[in-house]
Amino acid sequence: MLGISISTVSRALKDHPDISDKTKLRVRELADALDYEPNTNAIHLRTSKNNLFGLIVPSVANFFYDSFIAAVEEECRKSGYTLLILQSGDDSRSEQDSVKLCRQNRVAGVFTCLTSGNTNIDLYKKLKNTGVPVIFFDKVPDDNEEIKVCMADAGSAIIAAGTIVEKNKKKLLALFGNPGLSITKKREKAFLEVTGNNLQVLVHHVDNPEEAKAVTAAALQQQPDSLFCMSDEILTGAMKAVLEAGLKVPDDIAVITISNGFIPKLYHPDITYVETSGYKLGKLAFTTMMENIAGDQAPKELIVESVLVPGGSI
Amino acid sequence: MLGISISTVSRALKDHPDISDKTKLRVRELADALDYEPNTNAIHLRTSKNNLFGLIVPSVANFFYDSFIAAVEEECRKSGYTLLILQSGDDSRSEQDSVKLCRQNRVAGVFTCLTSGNTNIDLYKKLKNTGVPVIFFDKVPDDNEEIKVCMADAGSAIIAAGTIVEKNKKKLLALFGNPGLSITKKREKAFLEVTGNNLQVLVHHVDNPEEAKAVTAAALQQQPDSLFCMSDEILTGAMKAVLEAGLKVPDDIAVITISNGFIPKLYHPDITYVETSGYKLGKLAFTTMMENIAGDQAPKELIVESVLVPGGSI
DNA sequence: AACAATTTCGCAAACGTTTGTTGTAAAAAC
DNA sequence: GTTTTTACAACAAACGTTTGCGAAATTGTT
Repeated sequence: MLGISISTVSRALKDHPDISDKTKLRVRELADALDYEPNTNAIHLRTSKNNLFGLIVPSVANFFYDSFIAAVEEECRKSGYTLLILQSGDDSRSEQDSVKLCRQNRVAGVFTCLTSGNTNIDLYKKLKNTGVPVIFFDKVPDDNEEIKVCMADAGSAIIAAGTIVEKNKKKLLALFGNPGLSITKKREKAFLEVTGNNLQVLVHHVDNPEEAKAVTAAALQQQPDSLFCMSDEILTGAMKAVLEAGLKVPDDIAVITISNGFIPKLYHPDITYVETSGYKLGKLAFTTMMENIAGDQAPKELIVESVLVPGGSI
Repeated sequence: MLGISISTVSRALKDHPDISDKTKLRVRELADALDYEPNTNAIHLRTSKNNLFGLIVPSVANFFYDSFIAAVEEECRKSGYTLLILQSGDDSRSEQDSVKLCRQNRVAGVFTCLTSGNTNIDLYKKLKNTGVPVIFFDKVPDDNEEIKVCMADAGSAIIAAGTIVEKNKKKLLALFGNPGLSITKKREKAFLEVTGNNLQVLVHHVDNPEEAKAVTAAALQQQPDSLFCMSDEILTGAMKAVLEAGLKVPDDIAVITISNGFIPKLYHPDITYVETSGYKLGKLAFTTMMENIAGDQAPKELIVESVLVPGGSI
């Protein structure tokens, strides 16, 4: 339309010094008038650089992950990246599909949280081998060749256990998540080291709120004086059982959990929790990704420290 | 590597009848061995068809939107579409950026929820004019040339009010959200029409859970026999006050709310709620999108009807 | 054995960009 | 007046696919 070549237009649009101001102006005006937007597909194809990150998460509808996602998305926007958010539905098949989608879209990097039972990270290793950095978050593999950002799994468990010991509790019902996950192992190990011989601990593993509720209901028969939950998900199930049993918190049973903070504040009294912030973790994950892209590809495990947020439940 | 041309490989991979079974097999085996994944950028560029939808939402960290997103993402996956999820942060500048991103990525369609103050939908109209369908959800424009999917705002209020009247309650504390929002107006108007002269209603407007708690605590002095909350956010605050006051639900006070369903089930007994399902709305939005793409581009406003989900709180 | 029909595949253009190289004026230097 | 520089812009190749068309190889028909 302007009687000039495509390459001149391209350069004009990106303020290349070869192009005269007069031409640049004409080009910009017409581009505006036509509502021109560059085709990112073509750009990525041509430059083989994709400012797109993939994020794989069990579900966006989750109190922890949604804040993680919000944080990452925010940072991506600031840095000119786009985020492809994929749900694995906590199903390893979908997780694989998601990884495939990431590869098909030639993402510049992947944030991923393993599905519950999954210990097979070959797909991710392949990604890494093709030069695509993978940042594992929250549910990370045991493998120590990877880059991982986590909440202070051991640390938060230690704080929680310490609090229970300090309060001189004698019989604790402790609910952990899927025993296959490293997060579970770490929390459990650290937790039990602190409780040690100080008190009797009834350990159970549960996979979802329903199971947590059922297990708790059964375990309450043994009249524990305290309850620890490894996550919000577990807490909601366990509390349901506690409330149904008509127990008073903290007099009949003390409660402490590890949480993002939203759920514990819904109850009365507020449940005391060790804070694990999805938002903070998201920020950390992003900066780690950027460092990786900038060249630092050493395997590492970064930890967001936890703090105890006292409620009235213990 | 196989001594055959690129076009033959392309055809073999998609089971084109021109290609012999023998060749297809060889191609597939090598593709597998090499972990070949087609480059979607190239495909979209070549075919000028993009199986990508954009979704613009104030925040993914939200009880309602997260389930909406989950639903849409799920359906997209089933239909071979990919979802680009963008957060507007309830800021119209970010909203515009998000629309731009959608255009740059040549999305096949956009789902959007307007930011709070926004009444300017020119950008969306432009999108529509370039053949990209736009489905508005939840916070939709007044404009009636658009395609909109919404919850039954009035309908859910009517059901809640009807339930309270039916239970023969006499003094109701009713908490609504920001009176400036159209959703609040619609719900309040419909609600009060149903309650009418049947009972005394103490109406309050609150903007956040803290305010809901404070207002409820004060209003409990007047000993209402029932409590209605317009949203989960309000419910969490109000329930806090109820629990702190040591009231028994439903004996001391009956409770009913409008909700997505997650929060009400945390309490004991379960809070009775009128369901406004982000999940259902997401499914509806998706099918509407697909219909639109299939050719039906008539403006319309679709409503997801609400249903009463009985808990034990009234 | 000659021809037609069929099967199988390669060639080349195109999608919308970017970018190294080359071309051509006009301006500057000699 | 000739050469050199400068400023601007065009050419062409490339990214990884898809696909219409044509060509070669194979098979079938008389």
